[in-house]
Amino acid sequence: MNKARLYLDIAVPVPIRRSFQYWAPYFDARPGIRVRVPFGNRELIGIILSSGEQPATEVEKIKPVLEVIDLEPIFSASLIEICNWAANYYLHPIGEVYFTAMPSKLRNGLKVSKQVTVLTVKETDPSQATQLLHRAPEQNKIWQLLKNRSELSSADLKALNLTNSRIQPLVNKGLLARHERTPLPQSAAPLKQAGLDLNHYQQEAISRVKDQGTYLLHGITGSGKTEVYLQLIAKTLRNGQQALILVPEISLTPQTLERFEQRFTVPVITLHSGLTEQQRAANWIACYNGSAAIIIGTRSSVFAPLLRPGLIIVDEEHDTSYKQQDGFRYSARDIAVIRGRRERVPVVLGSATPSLESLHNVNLGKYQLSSLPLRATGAAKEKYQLIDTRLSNSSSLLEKPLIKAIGKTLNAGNQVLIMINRRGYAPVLYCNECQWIARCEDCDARLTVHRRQAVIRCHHCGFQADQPKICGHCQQQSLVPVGEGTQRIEESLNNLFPDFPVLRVDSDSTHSRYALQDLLDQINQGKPAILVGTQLLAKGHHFSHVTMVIVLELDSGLMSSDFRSLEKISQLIIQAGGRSGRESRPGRVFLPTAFPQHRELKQLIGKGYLEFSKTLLAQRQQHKLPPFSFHALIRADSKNRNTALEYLDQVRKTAASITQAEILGPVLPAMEKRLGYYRAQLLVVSDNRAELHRAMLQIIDITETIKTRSVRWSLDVDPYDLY
DNA sequence: AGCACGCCGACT
DNA sequence: GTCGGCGTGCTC
Repeated sequence: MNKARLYLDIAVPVPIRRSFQYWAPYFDARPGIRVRVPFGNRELIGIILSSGEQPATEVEKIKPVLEVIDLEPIFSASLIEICNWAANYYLHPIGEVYFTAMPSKLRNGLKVSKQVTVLTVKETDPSQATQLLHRAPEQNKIWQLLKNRSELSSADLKALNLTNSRIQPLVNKGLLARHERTPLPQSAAPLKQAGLDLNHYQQEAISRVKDQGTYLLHGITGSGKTEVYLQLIAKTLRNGQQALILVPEISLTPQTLERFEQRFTVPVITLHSGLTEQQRAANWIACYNGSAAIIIGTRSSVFAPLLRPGLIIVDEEHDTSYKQQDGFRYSARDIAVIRGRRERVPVVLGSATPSLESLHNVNLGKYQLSSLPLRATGAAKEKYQLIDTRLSNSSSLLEKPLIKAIGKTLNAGNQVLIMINRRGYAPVLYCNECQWIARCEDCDARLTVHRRQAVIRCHHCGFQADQPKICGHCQQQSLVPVGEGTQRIEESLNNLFPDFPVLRVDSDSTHSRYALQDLLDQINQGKPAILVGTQLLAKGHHFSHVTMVIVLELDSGLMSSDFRSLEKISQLIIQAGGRSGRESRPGRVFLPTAFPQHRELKQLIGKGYLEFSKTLLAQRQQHKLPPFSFHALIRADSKNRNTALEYLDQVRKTAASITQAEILGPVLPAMEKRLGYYRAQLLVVSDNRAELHRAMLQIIDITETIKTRSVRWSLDVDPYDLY
């Protein structure tokens, strides 16, 4: 036995639910250090999870570490605990968990340092400087600007709008030099701009937030939630700590960033998929070495490497984009709560329409609730009105009375917002002669007509074809687009109101990088216009010139078999309503529906979201649905019809005898075929978290004993969609 | 996930 | 005769 050997448990980025052992000569092998290791016949970068002197598997199998990449861990002890917790909770391969927690440059071995590079001004004889720069007026200008400063951080340079390429000539001439050093402690005076005056509710919400704990901030739109965040962050900064703010959408980061930079003197960075890999790595490092004080990011930033964590905020905590919908299916909101507990920092979950899960946690005493029931701007609350569509025989989603009201609103100089959760021109291409419908070959779905590009498209797999002129079945010229999507609504509105612009905001019209910002700018000019869009339009942006909102196609949400659909549709209604209204005039929200007597819907618009949510929670309790029970899903897919189903049937039979948890299914999802694969799923339910977890571990064991027969399977703990 | 190994169809 | 199709099995 070689005493000088250290045995390391390493997490490698492969879809295998365990770590692998390697040996290395003695060194300071702390968890969170990256190493390069041989794996099969290739080389991978892995993360040290633990080390010991005894091998945990046959020594002959253990290969040596090839290279130690880091001198010190790139993950703090608490972040390691959180990754380990997440791998266990979501039953996901640990290597993949660690690798979603870092930018790809780091996954590929980019070295990082806790030092920051600063620019120093060298002592120079003025005449010498003049001589060096007399033929470079641009450089001279920069020199005049910098020569009396002692040191400049990259944030200072950014503030002065100076790029590296403009600085480098001065470095080459020996006037400036680059240095490495540890970041300075954070400024004790972080405020650039004083905070706004707070109303009683805001003060109450702020004073409630203590050093630790989870706080649910229920604030109606315009109630000054962001101001509460800002003042909590100010407190965090004064303590010399960092604040992490999660937002649901990339499109929300620029405006949040702007607001924060106006308020604070400290460096603010963002982390999201819209950044280049270079920027992403740089911002991750700024977070890691503590030079960034405020970090704004989307889902995966819940794993940001905070050097001095002080506060975590999850804005719009009900938003479903916090739950990753493929691969490592984690909930960033839930991990944020766990992280706050581990890091001993407060977590603030904010929303105008909190999730039932969070409201339930308030009832259990796990979260503390604060409410901001007033519009801080003084604007009146929006009014909701159900429109009975049974009374009209209009073939269009836009009823006559609504069209009239739209005209009135526009002529009064205001804007109208129309929400419809359906992209494209028409959801169906139908043959009048033989009832044929254009379908996707790879998915169990209809093809959506996009008329401007004259194509039909599958919204599930991206398949696209030219819009056919004749029926694919009876060869007649009898194809008609049926139903209405954003584009068709846009078209009819253009015809109805030729004098007013119709601005369509959906993922098709905002594909290019600045398209969304351009549209938002145009909207905010405030000229009368009609805005047509999908959910995208209900997220975050406030449109102070909108005084009328219409939410179309509620009924498909009301009639859905998904037990969460009422929660989702009500959040959409309230969020859409919140986009409207201004000081002088409340927004009006019109809800066309064939179910104007719908009890919960009436309660929602009459008593408000919080009262309504109590009814929903009571229903969930009665039916033992989440959050009163816990779900986990096993999805399987296969190229052959039925094999996925048969496979899960076998899993269920074996599992049913050894677990206490209830196993439902296997069932076919609403869309049986997707991307060319036939799918099936098994739902595991228990009112006991530990029991559910145990059942899932047993099921994983079972899946490994059953011959795979070309079936792929995956797990989803706390699934949000049962489809 | 990769990558190798392994057993069946159309081609330099 | 081989080049290559993707089914299956393994990775410390």
